[in-house]
Amino acid sequence: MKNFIRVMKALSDPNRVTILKMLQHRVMCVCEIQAALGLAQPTVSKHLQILANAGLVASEKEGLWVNYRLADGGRSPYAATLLGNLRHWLQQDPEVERLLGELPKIQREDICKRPPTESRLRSNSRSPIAAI
Amino acid sequence: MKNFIRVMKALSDPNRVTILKMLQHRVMCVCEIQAALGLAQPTVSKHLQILANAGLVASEKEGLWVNYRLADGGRSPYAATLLGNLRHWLQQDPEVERLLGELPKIQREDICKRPPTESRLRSNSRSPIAAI
DNA sequence: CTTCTATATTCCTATCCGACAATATAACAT
DNA sequence: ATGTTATATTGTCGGATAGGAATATAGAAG
Repeated sequence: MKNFIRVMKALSDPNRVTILKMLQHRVMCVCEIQAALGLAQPTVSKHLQILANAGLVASEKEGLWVNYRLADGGRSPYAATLLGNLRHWLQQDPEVERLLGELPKIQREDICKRPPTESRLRSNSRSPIAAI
Repeated sequence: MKNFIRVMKALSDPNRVTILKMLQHRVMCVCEIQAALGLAQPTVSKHLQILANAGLVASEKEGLWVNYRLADGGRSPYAATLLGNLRHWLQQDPEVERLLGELPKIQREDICKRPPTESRLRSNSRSPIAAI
């Protein structure tokens, strides 16, 4: 029961579900998800932790950033089934459609990697919505 | 998205999921569910309202009491699919198994209907001023 | 080493949720 | 009408949860 509730709770937040819908199309790092959702970075990290804890996403480190992808479902049959259902669910949702359309424009090279030549000492680049 | 989240939130509480597991076996009134779960009556009513709002259960009045049953799924495709999954899910859960075993012993005639000939003034905690 | 950057963790706050007591409503009985 | 019973609603309280600022950690680069 506890594992089932964990999966349901993880799926009870629109931002977390939107993350899963985006991960259906490609692997994303934290800063890309942050840019897509317009949330603070710690908030995104916490959402990803909840999704990982439910067996819905997995992650691998690649140098300085962490790639998140949909889990294969081996850890939780509930997660596996729901991830399958989510493949066709919410395809018509306006917000999801909008985000998926902008997904190609969201690339970690444009968001995270800032050239060290720029003077960004004062304005700590916590850009709310990185000009999509 | 909103409907999907409503269903997920409704399924995010162990007591509500347990109600659904019991309703897989038979129709139940509020006082029977209350006796099975050991919760206060208003708590059970609120849980049932949340389940009904998500399209997971439906109810019909039968005289003084209200019969709750699993919804047919016509109101929400998410609810329909999850109700189908819940048919085989959590069948091995200890608490669910225990409750299903005691389900035959829980009958509304033994729980709700109290003969008015019995003097239950002292034990009736519902109306404090009734005894005065 | 030091510096910088992407991510995680630690607070803290506002809001939500589950629990119950008290009360209100609905339906049946007398 | 009054009384009784099953359920719904309201009010309140403590614990959970989403959000962000500040800070800590990890890894890459100079």
